[in-house]
Amino acid sequence: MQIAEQAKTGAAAAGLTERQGAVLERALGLLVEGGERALTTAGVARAANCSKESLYKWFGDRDGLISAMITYQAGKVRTVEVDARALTVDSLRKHLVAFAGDLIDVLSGDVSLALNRLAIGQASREGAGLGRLLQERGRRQIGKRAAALLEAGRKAKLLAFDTADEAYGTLYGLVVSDMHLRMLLGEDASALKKEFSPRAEKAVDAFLTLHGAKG
Amino acid sequence: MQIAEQAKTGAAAAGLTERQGAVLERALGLLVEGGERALTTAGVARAANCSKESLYKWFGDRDGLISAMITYQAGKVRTVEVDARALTVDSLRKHLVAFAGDLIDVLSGDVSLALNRLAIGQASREGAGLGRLLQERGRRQIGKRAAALLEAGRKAKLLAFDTADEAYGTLYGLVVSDMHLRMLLGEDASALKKEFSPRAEKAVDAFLTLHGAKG
DNA sequence: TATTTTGCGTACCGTACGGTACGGTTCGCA
DNA sequence: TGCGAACCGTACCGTACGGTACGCAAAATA
Repeated sequence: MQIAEQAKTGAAAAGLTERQGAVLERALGLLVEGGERALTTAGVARAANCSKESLYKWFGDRDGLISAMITYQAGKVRTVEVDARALTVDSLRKHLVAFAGDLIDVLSGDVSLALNRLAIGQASREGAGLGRLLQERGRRQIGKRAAALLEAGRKAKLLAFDTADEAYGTLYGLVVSDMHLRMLLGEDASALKKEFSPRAEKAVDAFLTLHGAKG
Repeated sequence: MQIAEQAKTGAAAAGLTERQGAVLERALGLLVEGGERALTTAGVARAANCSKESLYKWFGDRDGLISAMITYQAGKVRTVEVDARALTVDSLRKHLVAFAGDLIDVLSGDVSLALNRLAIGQASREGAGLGRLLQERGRRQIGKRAAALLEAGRKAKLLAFDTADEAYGTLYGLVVSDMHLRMLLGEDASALKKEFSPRAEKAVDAFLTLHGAKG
C-alpha cells in the first residue's frame, strides 16, 4: 500500500508507467539490500518479475536504469514550504531544528545511503555524471528549502550573513559534521542517527550564535 | 626518488618488503587513475612487473591487497606534534588554521579520495571492514592531532568545551561542511579546494567564537 | 474472432575477472 | 659448480555479468 503509493508518486514525477515505477522500487530494494553487486540486470528482472528485454527497452542500458532510479527516488521527496510571515526568534529556531532533523533523516535513509554509495563508486571511472545528477536532484531540493528559510530569517532581521549559500554551508557542517561520511563507510546508521539527533538543537544554537542578529 | 622514498617509509611502517611497497604504490596509482574497475589483479601485476602468483602469495587475495594498500598509505602519514607550552591566542589560532589547511589537503588528496571511494563502494556488500580500517588508520591519526591541540588550548584557558570529540566535530564541520562528499561524488577536487581553503580562517574564527574562552 | 502489441521466461554470446598451475629464469648459498 | 628458493610471464579454468535473440502467452484492438 505505502510502497505502491510511493511508486505512483515517484513514477508520476518522472513521467513513467506505474509498472516501471514498481520495477524501480524493486531495483532500489535490491540496491539497498546488497549494494552495487546485487544490482544486476538479471537480478532486477527476477525480483521485479519482468524480462531483461523490457528493462533494456524502458531504460536503455544499466546506466539508464540507475539514472532512472535516482530521478525516481528524488521524485518522492517533497519539500515543505515555510510560511515566512510572522517569523519570531522561537519559530525560527523551531524551523531550524526541524530542518536539521529532516536533514539527518534524509542523509541517514537506507535508499539515500545506497544511492550515494553507488554514485561515489561510479564517480571515479566515468566523469561525475551520476554524482551531478544525485547532487542536482537530491541536495539542491533540500538546499532550496534551507535557503528560503535563511532568507526569511534575514528579512525578519533575525539572521545576519553575507550569502545564504555560505550560511547554509555553516549550518550543514554544524549539523552533519562527519556523520554522513561515517555512515557511507558502513558505520551503523541508526546508531549514528541516535548520536547526532540530540545534537541538532546544539548545532542550531551554535548557528544562531554565529549568525543570529541578536547576538 | 620521492616515490621510492615514500615506498620505503610506507613499507617499513607496515612491515613489508621494499619491493612489496613498490607494488602497492603502483596499485594505488592504478586505483587513482581508473577507479576500482582498474584495480584488477592482472592489471596490478602488469603495472608492477610482478606475477599474479606473487600477489596472492604476499597479500592472500584481492581484499588483502586492498587492506594492505590502506595500511601502507596510512603509514606514509606523519602527524606533527604540537608544542603545547606557551600557547597564546594568536599561536592557537595559527595552529588551528594550519590544522584546517592540512585537513583540507588530506581530504582532497587523490589517493585519499580514491581509497575512500573504494571503501565506500565495498561498504554495502561486506560489513564495514575496509571502512573501519580506513577510519582507524586515517581519520584517527589526524583526529588525535586535533584532540591534542584542543586539549592544549583548554589547558591554557583559551578554549572551553565539554569533550574534545564534540569540539573536534564542530571544528570539522565548520571547515569541511559538504566539501568531502562533493569531491567523492566527482566534483573537481582542485576547484573545490580553492573554494574551501580561503574559508579555513573564517571557519576557525567561527570555532573560536563558539569555543573561545575570551568570547 | 483475427490480428497486432506487449512483455515474460529462457537461452545464448562475448567478455572480463579472480584465482590457480606450470615452465623457465635469476639469485643466494653451500 | 650444484642446489633450492623466489619469482616472472603466461596460459588456463570457472564464473558471472551486460546485452541480444527467440518462442510463446496474454491482452488489446479492429
